[in-house]
Amino acid sequence: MSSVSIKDIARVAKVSHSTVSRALHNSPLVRRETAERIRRIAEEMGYRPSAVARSLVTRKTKTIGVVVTTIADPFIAEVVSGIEEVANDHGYSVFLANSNADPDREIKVVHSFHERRVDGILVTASRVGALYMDHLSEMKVPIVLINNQHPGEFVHSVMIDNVTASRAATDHLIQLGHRRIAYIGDQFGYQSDTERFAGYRQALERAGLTFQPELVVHGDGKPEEGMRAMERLLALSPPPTAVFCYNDMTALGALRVIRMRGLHVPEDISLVGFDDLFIASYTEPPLTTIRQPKRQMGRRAMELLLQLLRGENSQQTIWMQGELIIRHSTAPPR
Amino acid sequence: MSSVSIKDIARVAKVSHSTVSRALHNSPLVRRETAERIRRIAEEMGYRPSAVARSLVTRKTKTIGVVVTTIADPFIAEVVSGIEEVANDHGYSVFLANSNADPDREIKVVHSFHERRVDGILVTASRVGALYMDHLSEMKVPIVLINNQHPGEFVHSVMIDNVTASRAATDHLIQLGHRRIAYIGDQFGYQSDTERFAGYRQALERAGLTFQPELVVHGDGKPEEGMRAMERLLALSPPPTAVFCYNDMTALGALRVIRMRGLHVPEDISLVGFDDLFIASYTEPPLTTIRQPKRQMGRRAMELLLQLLRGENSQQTIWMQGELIIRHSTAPPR
DNA sequence: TCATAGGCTGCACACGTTTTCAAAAGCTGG
DNA sequence: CCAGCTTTTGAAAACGTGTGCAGCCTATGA
Repeated sequence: MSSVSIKDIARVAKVSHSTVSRALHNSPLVRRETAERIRRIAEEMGYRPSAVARSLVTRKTKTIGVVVTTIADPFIAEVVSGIEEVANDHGYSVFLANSNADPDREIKVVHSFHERRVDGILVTASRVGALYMDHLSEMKVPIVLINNQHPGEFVHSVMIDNVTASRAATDHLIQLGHRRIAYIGDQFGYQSDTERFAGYRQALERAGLTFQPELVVHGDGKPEEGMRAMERLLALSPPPTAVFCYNDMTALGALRVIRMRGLHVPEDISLVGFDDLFIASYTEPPLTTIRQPKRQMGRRAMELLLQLLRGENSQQTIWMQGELIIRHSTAPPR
Repeated sequence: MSSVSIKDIARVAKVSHSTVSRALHNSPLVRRETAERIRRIAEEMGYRPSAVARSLVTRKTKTIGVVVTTIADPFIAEVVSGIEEVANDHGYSVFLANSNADPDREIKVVHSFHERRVDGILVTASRVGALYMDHLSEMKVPIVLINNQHPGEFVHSVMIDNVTASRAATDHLIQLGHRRIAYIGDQFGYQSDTERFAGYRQALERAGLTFQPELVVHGDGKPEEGMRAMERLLALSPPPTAVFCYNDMTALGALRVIRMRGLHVPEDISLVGFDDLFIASYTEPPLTTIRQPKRQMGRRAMELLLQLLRGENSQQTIWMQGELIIRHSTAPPR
């Protein structure tokens, strides 16, 4: 190891380690020349202060914990990228932990963050279990949730306005002239699914279209189930002329089975996604979707956390708006 | 804050804090009943040991630093996911930092890791600057590189065998009967590009095909430049009947312009990618590509690092093999 | 009953900082 | 030349944990 400490510097500079500490902090308490001399020596000796020793006395680690279901999810990765950006800009380092949506692991993660004495926590998991939540709040540290279920139970979070966005997506289809519009949801019971479904229904109602339960099927947010769901829709007679999908991944699956059936998007069926993942603009045809400001959401969440860390009490939840991105997977029905 | 310490427990248990420390470590030095009593009290008081205090005395933080260009890159995210998995299983927490390939930021990151006294470092950046490297090795901590340039200058790394894999990809095209096979590379000068190009040339040579410089163009590993590159290839007369792309992202761009020209994959042009990103199986047609065992590479890298942390000196670089995944973007030429 | 060994426990120091408090040194004005 | 003030420095405690060492207690055997 052999890392040099403040005392080592003190020894060669022939001052006390207190003076060294002050010199390195540009404290006005130490004579200018001495300070410069000390700083020079520190530089020469390749000194790097120990954050761990500092943390012990200041009781701040300048560290935050980020828990995600899996960083391999492109949506989450983008959010985390935004988080990390502003965290780093403010001198915070981020601990990353995957929970894999496994309750045991979630608890392990929270404990590890607790023991590491992180200053704050950011959570972007699709749902947080009640138990998990208890462990979280037990550690008296600011917590900010991103797109989480049951935000009300937590104090702070940044959320996408699912209802408005899905209404916009559905409206778009209605305005193109579609009347038989299906919805492929996420697993039943998930809050974001419920909200997106609500937006879909609202749009239908406002347009005077009667809601038809047969046009609503559920996937699990991944392409495979999106395929299954789409197959069920295509088995209907007549099949829908447009489909609004819970997310882009689901749309990807839907798109594939539509093509496998020899049908065309958007000529035979219009398709709308949600998220605007990178791939959405590279599908064939490029996918009309709702853009979530992913990186921005990460940034805002971290900024909110910073406010809390500064002791400022700020708004409870920040609402972000999705944006309808019209590409080429939607067109008027035949 | 009000977090309870070992001394608080000692007070209520009416023992010294040393005894508490030993009891919590299941040390045989403390009487069984006392130990149990202490552990019960600790439990009741909601005690969580402070990793920072412990680190200070043990001089180990059980922490590793992972530096990536950007976690938003799906390839990298998958690798990191593997890293985090085994790190967590072994009680290590991971600090994640994006360098954005910005030299200043790279240096900042390394300094921050140094100050945090991470036990080891994992780097998965496309290239590490020389300067950056100096800073890295300055801190006398085990470092493992993943798919990095100039691995020779570092001691330990895990690498994909680019040459063999690209040769396999190109062979596949040759065996289908293609004779006019193009290569769209990454930015010129990158080692991975050089290696993949080498594999391509080797395959050509072994098949007795003469190498034609006009069939080699460069992108930047992203779809946009892949499009430009493909346009240049389509301007050739005759254009190639098959294209091997540096990576899937590039292939994505190529695929798009091929379609925009009214041509079809694989009927008019065969296309091969590299990486096997998730999207590769959801393009139209699904993309033939070389699978890199991304998560596995992350796991192996972390395992290697763990060995080094245990003081075992192990092999210098671990070579991983890519796997040719044949989907539907390749077929015999017309 | 006493010496002794072995099982438990506490004392004290260390880790590398920050920070309070006291004291030394330097300066000013009379 | 000295009182009193300001500037600069050092000593010491604290943060929470781990651990070597000394010493206490108890049981055992003579």
